[in-house]
Amino acid sequence: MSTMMRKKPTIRDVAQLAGVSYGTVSRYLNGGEHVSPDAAERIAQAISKAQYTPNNAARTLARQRTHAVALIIQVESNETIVQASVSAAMTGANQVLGDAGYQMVTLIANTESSTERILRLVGSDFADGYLLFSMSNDDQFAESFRNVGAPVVRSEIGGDLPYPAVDFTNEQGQYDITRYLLDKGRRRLLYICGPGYSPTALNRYEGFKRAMGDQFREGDVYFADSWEIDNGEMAVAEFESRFVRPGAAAARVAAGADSADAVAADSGAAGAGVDAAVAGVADGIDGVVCANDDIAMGAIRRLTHMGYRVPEDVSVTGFDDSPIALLSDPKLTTVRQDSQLHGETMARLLLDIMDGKPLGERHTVLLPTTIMHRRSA
Amino acid sequence: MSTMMRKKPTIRDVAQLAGVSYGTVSRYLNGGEHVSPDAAERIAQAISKAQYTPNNAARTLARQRTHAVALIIQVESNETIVQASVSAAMTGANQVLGDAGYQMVTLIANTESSTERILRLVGSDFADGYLLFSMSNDDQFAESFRNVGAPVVRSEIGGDLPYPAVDFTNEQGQYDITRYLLDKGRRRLLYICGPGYSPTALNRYEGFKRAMGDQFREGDVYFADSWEIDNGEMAVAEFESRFVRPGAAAARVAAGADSADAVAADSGAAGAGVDAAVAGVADGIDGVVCANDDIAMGAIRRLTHMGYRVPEDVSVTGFDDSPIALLSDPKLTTVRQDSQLHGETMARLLLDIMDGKPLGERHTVLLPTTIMHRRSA
DNA sequence: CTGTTAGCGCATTCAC
DNA sequence: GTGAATGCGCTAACAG
Repeated sequence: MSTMMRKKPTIRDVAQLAGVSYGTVSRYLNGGEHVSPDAAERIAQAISKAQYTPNNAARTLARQRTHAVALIIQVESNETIVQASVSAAMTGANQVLGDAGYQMVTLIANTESSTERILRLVGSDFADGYLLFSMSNDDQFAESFRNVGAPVVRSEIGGDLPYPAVDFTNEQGQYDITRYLLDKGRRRLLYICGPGYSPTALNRYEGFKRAMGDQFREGDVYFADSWEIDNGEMAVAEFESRFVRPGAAAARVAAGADSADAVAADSGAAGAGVDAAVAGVADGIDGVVCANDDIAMGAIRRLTHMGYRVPEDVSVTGFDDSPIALLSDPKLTTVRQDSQLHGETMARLLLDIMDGKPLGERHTVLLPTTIMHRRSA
Repeated sequence: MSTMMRKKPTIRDVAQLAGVSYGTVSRYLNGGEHVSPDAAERIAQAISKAQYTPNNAARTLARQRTHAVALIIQVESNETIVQASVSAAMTGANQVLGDAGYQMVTLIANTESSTERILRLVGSDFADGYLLFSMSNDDQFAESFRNVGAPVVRSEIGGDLPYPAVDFTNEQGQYDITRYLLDKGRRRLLYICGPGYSPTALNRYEGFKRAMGDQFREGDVYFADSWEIDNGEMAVAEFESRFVRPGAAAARVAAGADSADAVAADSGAAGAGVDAAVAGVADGIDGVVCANDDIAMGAIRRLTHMGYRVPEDVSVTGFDDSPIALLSDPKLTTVRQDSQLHGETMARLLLDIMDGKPLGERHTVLLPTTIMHRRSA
């Protein structure tokens, strides 16, 4: 049979078939300049006849460029590898990288061994540039990139590595939505802060504090140890006794800010099933600002279970505008960040650096965030 | 400065520094057999002194093996690139591939150009094996792998490509959960079928039909055109007039199956807010079987909005046991599939094939599914 | 145990 | 325009 396991054809086979030297074939392959139409034609036929495809390794070895960019995702082993935001960023990066002629390949570092393997790979000229998505503040990892020849762009500012990075205005976003709650008449807010290892969590926390100004009470902050939904539930549970009395907040807002104490109707939460557990104090918490959507989702669930109505009794806000923001009931008022743009911007920055465009060290770009007004606040 | 942009050191530089020939260094690098402790020591020092790291391209060129496996995700351009199930599968595959000494790299084909680029790459001995996650039935894509030397394993059976594949017992899973509803006394079920381009959707549909047997009514099937949440809402909306009267189903079940017509209490849905739109017929639909969790989520939402109580009036089931199954209210009774195991199994199968283990053509393995009993049904 | 040598498949000078 | 030669960095087979 002719479909026997014959070896893969090389550029020489093609040359022989076309009756030219393999140097000419190579030229044909790379732009086709300086090759006669006649020869080109014969080479084309030979290529398709031989089913020739150039070998990747040989190419990158010869030209000393991989034409590839690696997107590295670093997560703790137990976490979901690819969150929605990262997925969106990948889409964006893949697009602009592809348009620029680069192949994006993504690598996952979620265990010690995989991390080690990837680090070794990075040292071996695996790609022409690197996009680093490390969700944690594990600078050891990023640190390992210091002596890599190829440029690196990070997805998060913070830590004190000198890499260019693209991130969102986390501080400002959290500030904005907190102010929004305050302006709407909410008086006392619980802040559920993201995990301490995350620079992002810290930035958002700063935004909250700034918005609260004098009214900031450290006691009204819950420090979560992950970004996951349970933290929202746990936080609300822990602060259970400190929430406003159901109905009080709504009435307060309706009646104007200062008459809060006077009004304390216990009605309103009728069908929803307020049980005995709900005590509530008149000057209690009437708003929960969460460091991300998942946590907010958990907070809403718990509040609802406890008999509070969201947002009538207690407002809740998220952060990220992830897909689940639309899944909660009521839908989440949250801070939107365009993750696809995040990926695009990172890729563009990386391309610029690879092209040798000058930029100061510690170059960072901050992408804007906007409030998505929905039902929960 | 010594940190000037000097060229990357090669194996020869190391050899020179260690005072040995570079053949010896190569041996040291690959296992260290047949190299004296003395030389080894000097080489080790030279390597760390020169900050030497072997070049990837040169290695794969010389050994004619990449030691990499590419996981290719093919999605329509507008879809979320990495769904939760794929993310989990990636985790599994990455683990076993890594343990076997392979680097997993994932490639995304979501546009025509990226697909084309990847196909070209695949033809260039980019990896030693391929894991193909194509959510659609686009066999053209898979077809392109026919003449690839390296082995391929697909994530989905169906189509008529001769590739080994790993999938779940979709048919049986849908059968099981449908029977479960029937056995619980539900009389008339609406089936919301996944998009027609998906073999998985078809398999599940078959399971539903088999479970229904004589009771199957083609008119009680809604054909969604994507896997997304809106389809659940749309389906329920379209069948609005054909649902059971609120309260009827619960009473029916409680009173025993055959007295259904006699009982038709209109109560029960009190606080939930049954509005005028809810007519309901006594022998109406009292269960909704959905082809996936997202759709089920939409169905529940719509039903709730229409004033039905889930599961008292209408039961709803999902499929996949994705993370959002826990986010719905009530939590979703669904069919669980272990996506991480999916990835692991695919990777193991691929490794076996790469190792030359014999297996018949069209080799496929089906992973089990189990029912997750939660609140919605 | 170690040095030498011949490729791996291709890009890229050079002469012609 | 085209062919021949050299090298990319490394592995592997071979003598010694």
